Amino acid sequence: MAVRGAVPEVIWARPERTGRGPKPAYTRDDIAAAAVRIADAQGLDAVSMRHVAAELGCGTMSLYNYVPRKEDLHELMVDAVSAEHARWEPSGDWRADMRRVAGQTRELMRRHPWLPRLMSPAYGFSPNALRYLEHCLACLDPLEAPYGTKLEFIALLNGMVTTYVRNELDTAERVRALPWSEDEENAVRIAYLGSRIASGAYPRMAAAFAEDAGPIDLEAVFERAVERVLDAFDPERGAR
Amino acid sequence: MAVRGAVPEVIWARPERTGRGPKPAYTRDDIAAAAVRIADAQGLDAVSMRHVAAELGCGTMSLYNYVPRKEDLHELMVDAVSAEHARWEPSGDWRADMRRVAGQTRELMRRHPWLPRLMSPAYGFSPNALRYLEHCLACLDPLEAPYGTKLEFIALLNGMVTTYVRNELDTAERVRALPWSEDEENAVRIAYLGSRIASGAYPRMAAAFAEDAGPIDLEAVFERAVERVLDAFDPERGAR
DNA sequence: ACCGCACTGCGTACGGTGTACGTAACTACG
DNA sequence: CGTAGTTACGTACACCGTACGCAGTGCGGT
Repeated sequence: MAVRGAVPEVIWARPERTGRGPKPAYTRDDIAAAAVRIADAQGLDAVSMRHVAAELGCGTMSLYNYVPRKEDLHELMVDAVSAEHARWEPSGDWRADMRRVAGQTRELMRRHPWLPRLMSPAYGFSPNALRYLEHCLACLDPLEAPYGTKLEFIALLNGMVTTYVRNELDTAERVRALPWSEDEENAVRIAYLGSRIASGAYPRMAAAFAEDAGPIDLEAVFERAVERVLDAFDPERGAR
Repeated sequence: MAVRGAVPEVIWARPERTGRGPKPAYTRDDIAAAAVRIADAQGLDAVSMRHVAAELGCGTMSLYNYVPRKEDLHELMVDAVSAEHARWEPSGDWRADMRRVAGQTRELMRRHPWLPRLMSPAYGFSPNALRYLEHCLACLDPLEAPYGTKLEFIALLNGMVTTYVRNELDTAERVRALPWSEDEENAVRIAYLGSRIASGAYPRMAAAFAEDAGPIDLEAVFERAVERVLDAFDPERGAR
């Protein structure tokens, strides 16, 4: 049966090779790697079917033999970099392990700044996503809670990390397409914000800015946020 | 000075009317409203400069007199719907007030399913965003904490709500562009997930699925998540 | 052994996108 | 009253995702 018909399918359920005809010139991993290479170097917007095909060294439409829609290419990319997630023998201290998971996810996203934008619950079924989830659950074995709660914990922590890193990197990624630099952009926005605050319409924001004018330490902010989320699920949270 | 030169600017700092030449036919609000109308009815992908111009009843390129880049149009849209945020006299119970804020934000995003995808820290300077932030800070007046902590609180809660609603709506928005229905998509993915779990490679996930096979109550999950975040910032969190 | 068919590879084409640029009309200021 | 700065907008370009058609290839069934 030809690929042409529009039928719902998960790309992972689709076999790479069906047996008939000439053998494919590329593997799914080749394609994902090519797309990731482009995204890392030139940003997510540069990941077009044409560019990926050129990077692979084949015609544009040949790509569609491997990837029915561009969306599936994105799914392949997310799964490919998810393979970079390290998995270790749980230490028995779930807080320490989850802290490490969070930090590692953040590092992963900093290596691949396009990742947060591509994160979708629909991609949670990919092989490496499943492995990652199982590993998180293993780390949470010492935590006495039903699996439902653990899953909500993982979702909340992951969501927080994703949101956080996205906010951290969004401007940097966005600015790539802009004709001016990130610093210029920020300077202009800060200046505008200052003028608004000076209007007196936002007394508490003015106080907030007056309170702490020093440069914010993103590292510390991230670690505090992680600790908050861990606290929220710690039965012994009484002991600060 | 003509708009043509690429100069960093915040759209809010740009005056709507400069005085010379023929008076503009539309206001910024007209344009934002038209874009929001299209996004609500046909999804975010339908919001193109051409469509918005047609909705307004003017030529495509005329739009660029009001909005230098499409990105700015998105900023206008986010600000426009942010005006729907209700602001009330803080009750004195910050938990109750923040709960209400979270619920309201969720409702706002359900009315405008494209909103989560457009949320960006760069849009935090718009007039309505500033009003919203000031209101949140007012609600947090009873909480004894430095403004830095309060801002981190608001960011974490907002991020959680955004992530949550996005996960809730992402598939629905995404499926609009797909040639099959959301149910078909889900059925196929669940079936694949089942086959993976049946492989035995993911014992904890298997256990998680065995533990609670009932349909998940999204409402309850959301409320629990909100409560977790509130707990994380509650000095009296010892009293469950 | 050989035919047929499913598959790969790929060029072409279509309808869409954001937006640079040039031109014409208009109005408030010097 | 000129003229400079603005609005309005048609045209054009480069790029996008992808439907379709055709040529070549090699395995499965007979």
